[in-house]
Amino acid sequence: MKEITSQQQRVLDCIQIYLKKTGFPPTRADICKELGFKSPNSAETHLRALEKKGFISIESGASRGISVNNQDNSFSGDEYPVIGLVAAGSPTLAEENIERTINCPKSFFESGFDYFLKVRGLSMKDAGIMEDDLIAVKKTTDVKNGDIVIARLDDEVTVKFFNRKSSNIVELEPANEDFENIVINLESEQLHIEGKSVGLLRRN
Amino acid sequence: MKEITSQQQRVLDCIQIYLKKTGFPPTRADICKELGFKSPNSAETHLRALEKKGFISIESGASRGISVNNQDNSFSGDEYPVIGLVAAGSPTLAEENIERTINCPKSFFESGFDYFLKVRGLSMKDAGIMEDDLIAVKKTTDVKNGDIVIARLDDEVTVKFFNRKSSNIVELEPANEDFENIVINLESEQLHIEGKSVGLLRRN
DNA sequence: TATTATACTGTACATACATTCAGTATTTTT
DNA sequence: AAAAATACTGAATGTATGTACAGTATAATA
Repeated sequence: MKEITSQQQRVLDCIQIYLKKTGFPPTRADICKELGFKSPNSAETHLRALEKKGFISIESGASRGISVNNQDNSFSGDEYPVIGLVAAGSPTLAEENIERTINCPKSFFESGFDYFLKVRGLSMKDAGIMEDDLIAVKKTTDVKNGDIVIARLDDEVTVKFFNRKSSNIVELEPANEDFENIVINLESEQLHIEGKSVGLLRRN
Repeated sequence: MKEITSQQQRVLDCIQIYLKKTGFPPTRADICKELGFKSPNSAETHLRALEKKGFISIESGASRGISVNNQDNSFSGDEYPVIGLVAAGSPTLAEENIERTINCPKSFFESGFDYFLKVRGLSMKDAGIMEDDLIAVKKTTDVKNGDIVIARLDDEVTVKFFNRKSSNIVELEPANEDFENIVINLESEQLHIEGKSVGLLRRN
């Protein structure tokens, strides 16, 4: 598979977005409309280049006869956003924080989940959560002691073990002896539970 | 969603098979050819019936403008076996070792993979690999120093860091100070590399 | 320096395709 | 008993669409 140019990538993306939206591939004219080309031949030449480089196949003569040579023919699940652990705690699902999306079956993590959180730091390393791991997060405030929770304290988002000591005291416990427990008095401090971890994904 | 007739089901199946095979929907003529109809109107009327009943959508005027209204899109990935870390080292992919399968997109782990391996023990805990984690394994013998490999020594299957010391000496290194390096002299001992880790999946 | 790849606009045309109309026949619903 | 749905054949038509040809221009190779 040879190198793809940025314009060819745009065309390839366009095809896949169109496919996802409509269920069938675009025509040359559709691509032009989508990307602002004024001649169907613009799309045509890009398609031929993509074909030559092996990214797509074109069935000669057939209308919309484009198929993407993606070994991944499973546009099966749904797109889940990957969110960075943002220190400046704007709402966690704000668009500007979405790094990319991952296509993943809905039922992949047992209780369902809402997004992936990209881990920063090693504060949970003894729980097997390493830097750049993706935690599958289920949005909920219903958490039990021992759950790994995504919590927001002031404007800081953090991943820790949840431990309610009393009705007013909650401890957020790291899994790394180099880090300290965070003790929160709910009367004087605000604690937002964004959700809890229901799984983990690591890609080498 | 109303009841579907057997002929309409045949047409619906035909559309999905065609889609899977070619990547784009069939024309009326394609359906006729596939199912033995002699008039494109046979396909047309079935399509309109399927549309009316909600099974498909038809984009008016667009060629091949058929999309299947499939809310249950969970079975389009592939089934990957989950294999236990068997001490009695029969061939790793033997059927009796398959605990279950997981439906997962092919390209979920970047370089592709062949099966999931269920981890036993904590010998790789400092690499973030915990008990019962599922390692995505790519079958290959092409491993580099520092790769996490699945190796078979005699009849024992183990997961460790790979480190070739010299042409004859390989070290398998755990990521846990409670465990010892395994030093193998290839002249006197047999080492089988089953594959290497390309990712990890953990489900709480 | 010549050549190939990239990146377009613009026109033109044959055909691939959706779609309508006209029939025939059987079964199901009202 | 009438109306509507199912299940087809067969022919006709307009347009949606792939694709070739003719240009222009820039960047990357050889």
